Amino acid sequence: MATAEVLPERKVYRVHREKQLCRILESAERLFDERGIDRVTMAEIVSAAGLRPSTLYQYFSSKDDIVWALVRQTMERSALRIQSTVEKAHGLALDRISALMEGLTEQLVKWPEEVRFMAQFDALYARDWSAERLLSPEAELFPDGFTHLTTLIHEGIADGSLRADLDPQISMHAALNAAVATQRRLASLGSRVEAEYGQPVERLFREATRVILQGLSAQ
Amino acid sequence: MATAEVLPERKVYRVHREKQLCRILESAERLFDERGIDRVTMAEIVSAAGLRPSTLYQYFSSKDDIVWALVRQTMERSALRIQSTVEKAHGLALDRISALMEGLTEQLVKWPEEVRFMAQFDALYARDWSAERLLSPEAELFPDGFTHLTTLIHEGIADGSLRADLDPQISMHAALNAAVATQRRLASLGSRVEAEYGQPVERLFREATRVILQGLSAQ
DNA sequence: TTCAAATTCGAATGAATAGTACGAATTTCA
DNA sequence: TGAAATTCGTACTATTCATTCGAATTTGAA
Repeated sequence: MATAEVLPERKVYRVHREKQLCRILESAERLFDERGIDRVTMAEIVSAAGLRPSTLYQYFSSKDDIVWALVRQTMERSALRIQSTVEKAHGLALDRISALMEGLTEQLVKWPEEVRFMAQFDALYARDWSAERLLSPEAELFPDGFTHLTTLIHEGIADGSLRADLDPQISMHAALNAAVATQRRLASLGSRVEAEYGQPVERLFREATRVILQGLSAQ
Repeated sequence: MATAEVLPERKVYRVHREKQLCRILESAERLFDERGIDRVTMAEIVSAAGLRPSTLYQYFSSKDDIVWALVRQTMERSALRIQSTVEKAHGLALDRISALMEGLTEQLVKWPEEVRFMAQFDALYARDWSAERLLSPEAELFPDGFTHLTTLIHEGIADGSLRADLDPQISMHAALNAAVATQRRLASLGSRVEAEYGQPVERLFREATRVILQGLSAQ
C-alpha cells in the first residue's frame, strides 16, 4: 500500500492478437454488408471468423464494440486515401475540390462495400453516436478542422476559380456533404440504380460531382 | 365441383380495420424512427399500438409486412406533396427544377421523420427490394417515367435556362439523385449536423440545392 | 334483444439469442 | 523446451422473440 504497485505488465502476443482482430473485423464487415448490421448475430460472426464464442469475447465485448471498431477503421482508411489524393493536387481551389471529388469517386468504385457500410452508419448510428467516440467523416478528412473548408472558399474566390457569391461559412460544407451523401446513396442502391437509370453508378456519380463543381465554379 | 363456388364474400368491419391499421402503422413508424427498423420488435409495436400480439397478426403477418406498407405509404404521401408543389411551377425548365428542390426542402423541414425513414430504407432495404414490390422514389415522383426527366433537360437547353453541355440521359438523374441523397443524409444526421457545422439543416440543404441548380443553370 | 360472425384476448410454445464459466488442449515465443 | 498466452469444448442461464390457438368479447344487423 505504501508504494504504488507496478502494473502487472501483462504479456501479450501482439502480432497474433492483431491478426485475430483483423480476422474478426473482416468477417464482420462482410456479413454486415451482406445482410445488414442489425441482422447479423454474434454467432454468425464467430463462425465466419472460424472461432468459438468464448474466444471472440476475448476481443470484443459486444457487437456494438465490433461496429465501432469497424467505423473507426473504415473512416481512417478512407480519410487517408482521399487525403493522399488531395495532397497531390495544387493550383486553383477549384482544382483541389475537384481532386477531392475524384477521391470520393475512386472510393466508390474501388471499395463500394466500405461506402455501403458508412451509409448504414449514417442511417442507423450517426444520430446517437457520442462525439468523443469519433470524429465526423469530414473532420477526419480535414484534421485542421472545418476552418480549412472555409479557407478554401476564400482562396477560390481570391484566385478567381470559384463564384464570388459563395458563402464561405457554408457553401463548401454543403457541397461536400452533398457529394458524400450521393456517394453513399449510390453505393447502397448499387445495381438497382443501374437497372433503373440504365447508367453505371460511376457515371452517375461523376455527373453529380460535375454538376456540383460547375455550381461552385466561377464561370 | 361441377359449378364454381361463389366466393364466401367474407364480411369485414371495414372502418374499424382501417383505423386499427392506422394505429399500428403510426406506432411502428414512430418506433422505427426512434430506434431503427431492425431493432424494433413485434412486441414493442404491439404494446405501442395498445394491442395484443395475436391481434396484430390479424393485420400483418410479419414485421417486413409492416415495413413495406410504411414504405409504400410514405412514398405515396411524399410524391403527392412534391408533385403538387411542382405542378404550380411553370415557365423555364430551371424554374420547374427549382420548384422540385423547394418541394424536397419543405419535406425535409416539415416531415423529417418521413425522410429519415426513407433514409433507413435506402441503406437497409433498397438493395434487395423486388422491382414489383415498389417503384423507385423517383419513378413515384414522375409517373410518366424517366423520359420526363430527359425531356426536362431538352426543354431547358431549348429555352436557354439550362447549360447546353448537359447530357439529357443522365444530368437530371444525377442532380435529382444528389438532392434526394443530401436530403436523406441531412435528415439522418439531424442535430449532429447543426452541432458540427454550426448551421441549421435547412440552411445547409438550401445551399446544396442552390449549388446544384447553379451547376445546371445556363449562366 | 338476439345471434352469428368478426375481432380481440390470454396464455403458452418453441426457437434464437447474447453472454458466461471453466478446465483441458493447443499454440506462441523467449 | 517450457511457461504462459490463447483457444477450445461444453455446458449453462436467462432473456427475448415471433407466432399460434382456443376461449372470451364485441359488433352490427335483424
